[in-house]
Amino acid sequence: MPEGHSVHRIARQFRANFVGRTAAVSSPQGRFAVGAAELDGREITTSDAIGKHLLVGFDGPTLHVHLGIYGAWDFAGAISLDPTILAADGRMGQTGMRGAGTEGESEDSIHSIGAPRLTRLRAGEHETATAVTVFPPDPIGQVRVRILTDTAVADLRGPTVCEVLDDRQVEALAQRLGPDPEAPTESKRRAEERFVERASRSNQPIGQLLMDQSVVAGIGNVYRAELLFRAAIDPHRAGSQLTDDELRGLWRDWVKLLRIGVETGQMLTIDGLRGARRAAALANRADRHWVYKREGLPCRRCGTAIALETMQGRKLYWCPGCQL
DNA sequence: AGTCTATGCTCAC
DNA sequence: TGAGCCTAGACTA
Repeated sequence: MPEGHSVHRIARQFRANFVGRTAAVSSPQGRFAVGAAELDGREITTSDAIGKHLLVGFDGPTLHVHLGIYGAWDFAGAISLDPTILAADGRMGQTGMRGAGTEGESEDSIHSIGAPRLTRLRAGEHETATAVTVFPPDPIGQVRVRILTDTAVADLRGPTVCEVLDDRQVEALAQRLGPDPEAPTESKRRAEERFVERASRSNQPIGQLLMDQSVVAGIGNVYRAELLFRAAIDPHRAGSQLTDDELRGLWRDWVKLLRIGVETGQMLTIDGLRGARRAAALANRADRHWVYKREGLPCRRCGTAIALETMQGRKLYWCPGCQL
């Protein structure tokens, strides 16, 4: 479900509603019973994301979570629905506040009504908020970890990684990850230099390098395809064959798209969509991107059929007409 | 109702 | 290289 932008939003949600509070930590599913016991009863002190990795500090030990392809967090209780945490484009109004006494509110009611008393928020690309009547609500599905405070609860399902790390291990993780412009420790200028340095001395194709989390942390299959199209760069060209300007251009476009993703909660990779086109893009994935999931369809820019191939076991979408 | 697929990574072989 | 994770939306019937 998530590329880097979603994980940063989840880290924000933990900062808003969990940091500074003491948590009861359990593993309703049982698979994380030992780890949960290590964290149980501690105060949550920090919440950060590096790339797609979430790091929640428990006053000593750190919970490390990677959602993989379909992991998800559910938040419930008196949780923040601040517009800087939730999307401000009206999605929430639709599914959202129904049942919370806001029927008939306009789409942007999220700004004016504030949080309902009790809310369940499903994080991810399609964030939805619904009212809950009981706190804490029963876990839904196979909940690996439940983090419960007096007022809020977070449930984790289906992660690829869920483990407790000490400071040394957190440091090792940060070391093996490439730069992330939204990570707290990252100097913006240094991040760009690290990316350019690393990519420019690799003979691997740039389409592969952008997915390599040690080259740049947080890019996934959608952003990879869209960034390369926007830059009109053939995914097969080696990093070492790209000019300095091309690499810096890719990095700066990533910084921009990531910021948009963190603020809106969606991967909007076509700039400047307004009105009906924007609504269509929000409704249909096929209308949202330049090349992602558009194989066989005519390129929006040149009309050439969008190509699909496998690169390192992942689907690569690109335009043979535009990307040279 | 059932089938397919997925924005990702880890581990076994 | 392929299975597992074991969710959930999109799609088919």
